[in-house]
Amino acid sequence: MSLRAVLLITLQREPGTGYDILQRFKAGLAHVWQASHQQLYRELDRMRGDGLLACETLPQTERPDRKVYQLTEAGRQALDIWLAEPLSTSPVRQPLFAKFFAWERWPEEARREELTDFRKQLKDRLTTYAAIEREWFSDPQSLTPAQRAPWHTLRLGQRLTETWVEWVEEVIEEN
Amino acid sequence: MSLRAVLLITLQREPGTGYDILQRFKAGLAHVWQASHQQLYRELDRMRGDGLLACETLPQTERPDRKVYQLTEAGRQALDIWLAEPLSTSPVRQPLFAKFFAWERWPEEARREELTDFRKQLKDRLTTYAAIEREWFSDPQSLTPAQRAPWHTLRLGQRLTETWVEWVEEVIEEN
DNA sequence: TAGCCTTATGCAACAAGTTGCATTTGCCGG
DNA sequence: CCGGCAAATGCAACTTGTTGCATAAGGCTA
Repeated sequence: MSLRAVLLITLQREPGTGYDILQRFKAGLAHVWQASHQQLYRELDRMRGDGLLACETLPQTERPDRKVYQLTEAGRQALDIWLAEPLSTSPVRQPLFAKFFAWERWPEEARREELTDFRKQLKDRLTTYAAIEREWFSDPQSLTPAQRAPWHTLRLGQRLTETWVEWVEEVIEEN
Repeated sequence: MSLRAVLLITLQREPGTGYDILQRFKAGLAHVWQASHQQLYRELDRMRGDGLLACETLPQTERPDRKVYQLTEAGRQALDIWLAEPLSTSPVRQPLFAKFFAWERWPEEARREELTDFRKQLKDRLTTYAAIEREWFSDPQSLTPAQRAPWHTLRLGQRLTETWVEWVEEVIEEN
């Protein structure tokens, strides 16, 4: 249900096509939401069907048409409703932790490889975050509250990832 | 796909019924995996159908029968295969972060309430973790490596939650 | 003593997410 | 000049997860 809300928010900030949104998810929203293009296209179409979005088809010569979506009044209302009600807590799912509960059966070589590889993924994520911060929040002091809020989310993403890195390095060292 | 693996691991540690597993999820595995009873019963039945689990039905007087599951040889093999292959990264989904990207439309009162409520949930989680630690890992020094591994996961869960708490308190204070 | 919680299981319908495949053109590199 | 990638969309089948409901007995509490 939240994918819908995330789409309402991104399109409220700026109208765009499914493809546009995909790029935003990959770039500035990497720490907020990720979804496949199929999910986006299908959900956008449903939301149009439900009257939350209006769609303008821009024909392009020699390329598939661009379908630019933007919020309708009903879409804005749906967004306000979603914002006003508290989120339900999402269930915990940590498959990596599960492997730790089968420590004896987890082959040492696979273990080392997986953990060092995981550490690399975390480091890459930190690099991505740093790039986003440089591009969008180069001067945190001069941000308005509305700009400062997204910056907070990025900061938390960084801190959480740093915590993960510290932990995984301790575990690697100990084994 | 990981639910299966998590079930293989918990049942490998100790055979049990769907209900047993649900209790373990609520207690000692709260930071690892959560699932509804329907998911468990359905998945256990499928795994039996696939030959990964054997099931012994213990009739009880005046109560529904208990179905005790345990791994078959095929189940142990499936577990080893899963352990050996690296996990695929799971997509990021942070609906709370999304709200921060609609800061202006997020009513101040709802915002305050949601954030303080969230903070309370985090604190509760820390309490749960502390209880698990007392019960299962009261003396970390004397743990074998296989016992120490699950303890590591708990420690990370605690540190991540602490990071969340610090962050949410900063945000509350700033607004 | 009526009503809810716990034990213990399950079906059915639906919503959400994944995987595999398909289209069309232009551009860029080897 | 051939192959793959980027732009831009989509269908169909499948797996996972959620929601609502159902059963049936005993124990606890107001």
